[in-house]
Amino acid sequence: MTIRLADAGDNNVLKPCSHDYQVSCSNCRLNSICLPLALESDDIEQLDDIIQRSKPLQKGQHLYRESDEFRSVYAVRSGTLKAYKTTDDGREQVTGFYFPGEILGMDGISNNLHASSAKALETAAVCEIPFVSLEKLSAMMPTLQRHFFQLMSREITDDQQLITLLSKNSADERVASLMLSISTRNSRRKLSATQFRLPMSRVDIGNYLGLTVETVSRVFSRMQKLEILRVDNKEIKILDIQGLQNMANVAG
Amino acid sequence: MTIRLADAGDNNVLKPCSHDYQVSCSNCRLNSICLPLALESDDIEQLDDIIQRSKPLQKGQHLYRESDEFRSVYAVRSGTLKAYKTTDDGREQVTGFYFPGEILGMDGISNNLHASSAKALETAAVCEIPFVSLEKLSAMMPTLQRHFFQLMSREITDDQQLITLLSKNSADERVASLMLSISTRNSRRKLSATQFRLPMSRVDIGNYLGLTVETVSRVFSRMQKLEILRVDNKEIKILDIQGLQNMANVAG
DNA sequence: GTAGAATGTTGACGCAAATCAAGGACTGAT
DNA sequence: ATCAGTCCTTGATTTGCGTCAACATTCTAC
Repeated sequence: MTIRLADAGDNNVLKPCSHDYQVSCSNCRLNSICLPLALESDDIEQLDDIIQRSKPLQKGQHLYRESDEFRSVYAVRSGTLKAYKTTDDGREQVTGFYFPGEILGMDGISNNLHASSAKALETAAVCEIPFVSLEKLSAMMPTLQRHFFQLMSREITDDQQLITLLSKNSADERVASLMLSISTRNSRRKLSATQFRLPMSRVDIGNYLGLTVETVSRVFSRMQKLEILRVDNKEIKILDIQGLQNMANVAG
Repeated sequence: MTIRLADAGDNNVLKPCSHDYQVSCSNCRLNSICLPLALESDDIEQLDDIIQRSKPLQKGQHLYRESDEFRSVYAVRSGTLKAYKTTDDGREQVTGFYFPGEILGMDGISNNLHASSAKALETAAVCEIPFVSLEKLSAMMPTLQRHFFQLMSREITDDQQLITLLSKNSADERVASLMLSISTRNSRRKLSATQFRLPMSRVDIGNYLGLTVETVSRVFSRMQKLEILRVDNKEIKILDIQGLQNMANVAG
């Protein structure tokens, strides 16, 4: 029996584990930005009942793969994941990075097959939300239904932002926008908006932004020279947020 | 009182009109590809009751504009619309073209504001589906709820396709892919897959594919020279579908 | 620790598509 | 029929980013 190192223990069916990884949505510190948002405590308990928690994914492990059967959507509890598609000629298009409190997997609903793969960029824990249960619960709880529609719509508007970025913006603007996006999402989670560790590699950033590694690296160097940010490998410190916004070409 | 020519009669609130523009979903020839898909005839009638039909939009007229209040999603009955966002520096990113049977407006759900504008590329008729009614009906009709989730998910996967196209493919590949997409969607509506009139301008194509008008025009010339298609202004005839697929770099 | 691999940086060069420019072909109004 | 305005095409030139190459740094395993 051989063990694939990068995927050791890789398994799409997450087995509930006797060990409790997290008690419940009610006392999850992410509940104000995650799916339970806007639910009454009774309703949260019902949602809680259908959610399956399981043992964390190791770095490099897949949560699901493109064309796997779709059964659940997932909320990130800790760590970071990337979603990506492999093109016909074998290149990788990263379609999104998912931080704690964010939901992924919704692209699988349309065909009952996952349209992309999801891989942990570092040790990560997720809450699995079986879709059929979510459907039933949604039909009974209008706020949950509404909220889930909104989450899907949000995924659409995020994708449209990325489309615009790829279509209209320079390498500098793309990287600057991503740094601002990560900064904003960090502060939503009460983390520092100016200092953080990038969970993804330069290659991943390039594959997300439609750039080569070399270009990403050059942009970071340029930003460092302009004293917009300090880059120490994956450690980022934003020195001049206004300058970063100017570089991203957004109204600041 | 002044009348803006391009937008004469432009009005977001579509008034139901005494004149019947279409009888019902039940006998709409698009019902096999539109929202009623997979509904029982009783259910179709209920859906039918909430749908508002109104007088057609003239070419250039807006169905809704970015940051308008979101109230409804829309099904295209006839004609074609484009959805687009205007970037901070005033350029236009076309996020999608919508043909008969296709649904648009779902990007407005997340914030209760339309995230993009929608404009008729030619005279077009739409069915307006008030979102609150759709929500209520969805809670009662599992198949409708499922179908609407699937439609939103489909929008996500379509956007991800476009992201990949913009990020990884050459001008030739992008234009070829769009031609194939239009061809496929035509045949879903029982129209010719090899001969059609483009409803959008070269500028729109460029703004969708992240290219300039000049580049789009040059690609068409190249395709014509290679006898992959005949181009006569907006009239397209695909001469060599295999060649077009090769050019698009897709498994044919 | 140390070796090897993986990841990141920097430079030189080439190319696909943008930009600039000019002219032709439709379209619609009068 | 004519004119103005928009849309489309083609050519010449420029440029931002990709490619290729070499090297530096950081991880990982033992």
